[in-house]
Amino acid sequence: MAERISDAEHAVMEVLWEESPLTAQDVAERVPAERGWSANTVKTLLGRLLAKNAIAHEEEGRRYLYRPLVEREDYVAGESQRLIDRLFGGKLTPLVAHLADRDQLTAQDIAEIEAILKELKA
Amino acid sequence: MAERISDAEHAVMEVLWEESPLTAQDVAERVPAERGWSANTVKTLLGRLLAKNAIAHEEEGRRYLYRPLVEREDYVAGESQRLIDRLFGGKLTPLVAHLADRDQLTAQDIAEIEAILKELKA
DNA sequence: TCACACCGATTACGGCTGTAGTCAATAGCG
DNA sequence: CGCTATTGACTACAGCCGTAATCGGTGTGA
Repeated sequence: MAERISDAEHAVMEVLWEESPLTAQDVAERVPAERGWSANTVKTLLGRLLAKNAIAHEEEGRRYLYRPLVEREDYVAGESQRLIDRLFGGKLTPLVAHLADRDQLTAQDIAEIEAILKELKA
Repeated sequence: MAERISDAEHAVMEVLWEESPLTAQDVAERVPAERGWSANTVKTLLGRLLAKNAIAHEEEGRRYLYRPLVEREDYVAGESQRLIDRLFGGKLTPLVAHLADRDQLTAQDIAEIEAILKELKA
């Protein structure tokens, strides 16, 4: 069962979710430049993700092609749930209330969320 | 600036947010039993939180009384933002949409959120 | 007064993380 | 055919984390 994916590993996953399969070099090239990683660093992360069964690789000539095994959907769901459980007693409402308090919702956010909710009730 | 609070440290913070000031022993007693921590572990965590300036202590005779410096509100806001930035491009709407997709909103959740939003627009 | 209990401080230690260097095999270049 | 560039595997290493034992000071009940 997929172990926890660390922050740096997550950046690699994002690349593979965006496009796959890719070689290690491709991944290194696509990782956001802000990270400033060496190619070796990316390879290490790929290795760790393999060990965690979050990705798989297949041989392609003398290199490997990497592809995700974990779906982004699932990862995102897990992380969201973790946060909500940890900070909001498992309920989404307090999170929305919290953001509302903080004035972090624009009029458009509100409209969009209302639209989503309306859709749900339909 | 408050450094990052780890998961175990967070459990200690929750206790202090609930009630403070408390002695180390009080904290140890109130930490959720599931953690199964020894009193020493709690003291270590208190020490680390002190080093991170997340809490303060004042002498009270032989011992210290600990109180939070970081507000729960602020911590929660920071963690929420981190998640939303990392996974949802900084916007809340996709998070709500995501949870909606996963059928994780009850009718009551929807009603509550709508009420909050209505309040906001008022 | 004296062994003890209790407290905070210090030290421990294995595992995970971030970041990368080195090694061994090999596929081409010249 | 030998040298070099590439590629994955292995190794490194400091810092944080979870979890705790131990040390040193001291007020206290016997």
